[in-house]
Amino acid sequence: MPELPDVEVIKHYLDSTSLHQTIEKVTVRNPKILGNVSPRVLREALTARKFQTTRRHGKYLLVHLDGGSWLTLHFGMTGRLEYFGDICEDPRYDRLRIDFVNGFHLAYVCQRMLGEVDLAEDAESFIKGKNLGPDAFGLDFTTFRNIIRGRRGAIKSTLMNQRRIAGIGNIYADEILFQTGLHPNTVPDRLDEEMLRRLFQGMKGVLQTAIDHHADSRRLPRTYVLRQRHKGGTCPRCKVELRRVKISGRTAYYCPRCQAA
DNA sequence: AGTACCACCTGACGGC
DNA sequence: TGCCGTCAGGTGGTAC
Repeated sequence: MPELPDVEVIKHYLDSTSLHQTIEKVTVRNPKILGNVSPRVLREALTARKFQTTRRHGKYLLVHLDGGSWLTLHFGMTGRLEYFGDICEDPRYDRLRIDFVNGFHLAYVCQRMLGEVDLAEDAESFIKGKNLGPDAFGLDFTTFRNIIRGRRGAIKSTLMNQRRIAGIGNIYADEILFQTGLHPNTVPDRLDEEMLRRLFQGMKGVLQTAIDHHADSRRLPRTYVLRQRHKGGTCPRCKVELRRVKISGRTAYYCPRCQAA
C-alpha cells in the first residue's frame, strides 16, 4: 500500500503519537524485517532515547533520534504503524514493537514482510545510499522536466522509478496519468512543454489531494480512477470500462477513451 | 537505457 | 471441502 501519500499520513500519525517520549524497550519480533542492523544494535540505539523529528523521502519515513542517528522505515506493500495503550491490542503481523515509558506502544506492522527497518547515521547519506531521486512532492518543474525529458520507455515506468522520482508507486502513477489524460505507455520523449506542465501539475495535484483525504481511497473524489481499480471498473468521466495492461511487471489501469495513446 | 523475469513473503480469491 | 494457480499498491538482482 504505502506510496508517498500513505507514508505522509503515517508520518503525521507518528508525529502526533510518538514524539518526545522516552523509549523503554524495543522488541524485534521478526528480525527478517531488519536491514543491515542487528536486533541488538537496534535495541541499544533506541532504548532510553526519544524520537525528535521525522522526515519523509519518497516512500521512506526517517525518524531522528535524540542520540543523533536515524531510524528508517520502509513499508513494502502491507506495512503500517499502530500506536496503542493496551498490550492486548498488539496487532497481528506486528514485526517490531517499541514500548514507551508512558505505557503506550508503537508497532511496526507488516503482513507480507516486504518492508524494511534500519538504522542510519545520517538522513542525506541514507537517501544517497538508496539511490533515491528527488521526492515527488518537493520537486520543482525544471527538475521534473529534466528527469522526464529524453526518456524512451513508458511514462509510467519513469514515474514509478524511485531512482528518478521518489514516492510514486503503481496506484498513484495510474491516477496521475488518468488525471493528466495520458496513456501509461506514452513515451516521455514526445511530450511537449505544455503536456509536461500538465503532467507535473497532475502529479502535484493527485499527491496533495490524496494526502488531504488521508490516502483513503474511499474518501477520494469521485473523479478519481483509483476507486475503480478492479475488474469491471469504469472510467469516472466517460463510463467506459477500464483496460488493464502490464507495464514493467505491474498492472496498469487506464481509460481507453480519455487517455490517448 | 529499458524491459522481462525471478526472488523475497503472506494471504485472498476463483476455478475445478 | 480441498487443492492449485493467480494476483496483490514494495524493492532488488539478473540476463538480454
